[in-house]
Amino acid sequence: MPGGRRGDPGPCRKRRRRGMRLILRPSLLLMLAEKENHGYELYDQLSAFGFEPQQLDSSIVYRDLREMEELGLIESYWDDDSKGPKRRMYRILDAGQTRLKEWIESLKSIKNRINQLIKRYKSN
Amino acid sequence: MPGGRRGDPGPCRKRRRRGMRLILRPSLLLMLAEKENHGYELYDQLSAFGFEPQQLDSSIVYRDLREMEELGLIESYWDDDSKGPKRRMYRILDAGQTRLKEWIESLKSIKNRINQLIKRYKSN
DNA sequence: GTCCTCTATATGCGGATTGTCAATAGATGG
DNA sequence: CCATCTATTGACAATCCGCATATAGAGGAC
Repeated sequence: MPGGRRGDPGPCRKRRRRGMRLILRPSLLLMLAEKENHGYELYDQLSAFGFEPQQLDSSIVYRDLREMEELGLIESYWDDDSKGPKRRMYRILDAGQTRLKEWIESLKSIKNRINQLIKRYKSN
Repeated sequence: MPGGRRGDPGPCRKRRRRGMRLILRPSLLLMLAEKENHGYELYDQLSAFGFEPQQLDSSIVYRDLREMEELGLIESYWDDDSKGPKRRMYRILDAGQTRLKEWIESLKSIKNRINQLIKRYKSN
């Protein structure tokens, strides 16, 4: 199976989504701000943010986590006590909290711009 | 000067902005729904949608217009009556009106997702 | 035991999209 | 005729995303 998960692989291709990371990264960071976690479960819980597994490959999640680690926003360690394969657990760092705040502010401004656009559209 | 416009060229690099296309294309299409226009002026008027010239290269605008034309959303013709260099005027087509409506709906759902995220962030 | 499935992470490829910058060219003003 | 403003286009590099694939431990079926 591709990077995706359980369920029939089927011939349904994932559509290419533009600018997903705009919401994806803040979502991941927010989840890590709430509690430390590993990639597989974070991927699972992304549905709470409107990401359906069928339209998001898990490899993107793992890659983003590694990238955020390189940026010093989060750090990781191996959890060997858990069952099954080892898990790479992530926890947020101070720099991550700061960045999360910035991203939220940025999203607010995007939201406002979208609102303006919708308003202007409605007024024909 | 690069794709940018008037004002000192200066050594100030444009900052990389992510996911701006998400709003850019609907903005352009909405402006064309209001009145036919050419790229240079559309670029100018993007400030009304929160795009500052310093953070958006005009070449992106031209490229998006060509792309929307290839998709059959808009059409173009040369305006030779105007002063200065010839202008490629764009007008929206029916398919463009339809697509604009879809894009607006899509933006609404993105807005909702952003709202959810912000709400979850606030509740610590 | 052997096979299959589920959990869990990682990496490489290739095409699509994006950002930056340079080139072109007519018009205008000194 | 030289600099500047208007207006558009193309080239190149970097990034992004979907897909395929590799690895590997644990548990159940038989």
